[in-house]
Amino acid sequence: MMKEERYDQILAIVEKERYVSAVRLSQMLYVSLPTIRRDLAELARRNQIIRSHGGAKLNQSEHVVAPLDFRKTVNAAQKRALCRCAAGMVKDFDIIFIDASTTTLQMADFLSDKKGITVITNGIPLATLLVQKGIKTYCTGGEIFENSLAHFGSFAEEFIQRFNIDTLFFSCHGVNDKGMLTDPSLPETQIRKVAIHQSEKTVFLCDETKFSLSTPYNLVPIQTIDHIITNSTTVKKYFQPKDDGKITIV
Amino acid sequence: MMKEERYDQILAIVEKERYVSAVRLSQMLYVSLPTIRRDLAELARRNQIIRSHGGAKLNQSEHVVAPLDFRKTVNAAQKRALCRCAAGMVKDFDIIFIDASTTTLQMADFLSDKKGITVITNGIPLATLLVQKGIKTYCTGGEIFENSLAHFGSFAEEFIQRFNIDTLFFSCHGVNDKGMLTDPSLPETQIRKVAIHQSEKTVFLCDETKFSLSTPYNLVPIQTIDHIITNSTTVKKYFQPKDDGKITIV
DNA sequence: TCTCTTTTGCGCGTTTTTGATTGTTTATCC
DNA sequence: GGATAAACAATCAAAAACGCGCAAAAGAGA
Repeated sequence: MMKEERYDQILAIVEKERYVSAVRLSQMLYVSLPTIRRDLAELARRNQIIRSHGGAKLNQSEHVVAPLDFRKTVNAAQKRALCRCAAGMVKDFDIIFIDASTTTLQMADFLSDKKGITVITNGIPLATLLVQKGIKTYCTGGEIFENSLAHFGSFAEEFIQRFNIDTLFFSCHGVNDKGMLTDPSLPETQIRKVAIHQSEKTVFLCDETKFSLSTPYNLVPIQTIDHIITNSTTVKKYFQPKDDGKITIV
Repeated sequence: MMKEERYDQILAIVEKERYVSAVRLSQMLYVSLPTIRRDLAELARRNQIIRSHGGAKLNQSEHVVAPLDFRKTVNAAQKRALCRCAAGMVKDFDIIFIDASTTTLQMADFLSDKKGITVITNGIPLATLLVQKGIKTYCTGGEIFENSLAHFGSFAEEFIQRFNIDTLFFSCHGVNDKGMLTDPSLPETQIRKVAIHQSEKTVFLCDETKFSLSTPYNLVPIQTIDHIITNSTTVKKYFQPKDDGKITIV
């Protein structure tokens, strides 16, 4: 019997039974255990099966897991507080945009009680969470980036331009010493610029780690934001609005 | 039984019962308590369960589980075979569209070895899987429907119209006795019609349960499809092409 | 047929897994 | 709060599975 032919038979068996031991394969195919082991090693190298001690199992993609699991993000607890505060600003029947970031992700947990709201986002994990909570959700579409599972680029920007957004909730990578919001990539700043432009009101969620952090691309000056939600009084070094209502420190 | 297999069984039991004791697991799986404890410790380390004194409980919030988990879909094994066959038709550097359905979902598992392909889809679970496998993926965008976690509607249709698609892989809800492909909702038929229109070649994946099943909305007659992949010879009752190469029975 | 290459099977030391045992910690009941 | 029972972590030995080197066998090409 040819090697590849045996590979196919092994795959067929694994497909059918989901799990199969090396010993059993050896008996079924009338070849020695070392041979089966070599076969399994090769098939695992090709990602066609998953090797496990004693045999092999079907390489079937598991549940769709959102890699942006917020419990693994830094400062998850603080970010959660910011999100709760932000969600409190949403009114029934609002049309809001929430951008794709670990900072805003947890807003999904605090929007269930709003009536008739529409959420637009470019973040797939967030969109999935929202939908599962029964919230009317639009996702921008476009190319998907692996790191963030988010949409960026011209199509996503065009998509946003079709909406008149009541309130934008967003974050960014850093706020530099000049009080400029910055991001590490151009597509990220672009989509946020568009979202800001389409929004009646802009709310910036900023945990303490972002202050005094500069990344290559400028978004907008912090003064131009309508409302800032932060957990650090450091914000006052960067911006002292005349209207104290513009800043919420949680 | 192998370790990984036991892990999966434990997870299945925990998912079903929400809480299980270590003793009970030990009895159910015919292994000793220390082994079960080691298993639970490992699964807890992977964040797949929450360990508690005496047993383990379901970890609900940890991962965003797409409702379309194909391990729970009917005919998952047959659909998998169809998907493997379909993936075999994809060439390097192709631009393909895969529609949102449980039938086509598993194609994600068989596209890793293709070079430079681009996949467009309206299904979020599929898109997520593809991205995680490193495949260049575009998702259509638009409103998201909770049942299927898929995009339908005019936004999604417009998005598709921007692409010249080499091959479309799709399914539908049923094939009625007149050989007409049918779907239970208008948005579903609409988006498929657009996808068909934009595609050079159309491939229809059809497991045996779909034959002789009529739902309200007509898509297209089965004769107009370029290639049909099915696991049932029943297809010949509905369509006998002159060119036998048009049908693949797996 | 001969030679070279690939594939296979075997022996053996190593690693992994498992179940039993021990003493310790935790929960429960009064 | 103290006694009892359950659950636990740690350790150890046996069994199973493993990887590696090497030689035999099988194929392919001249």
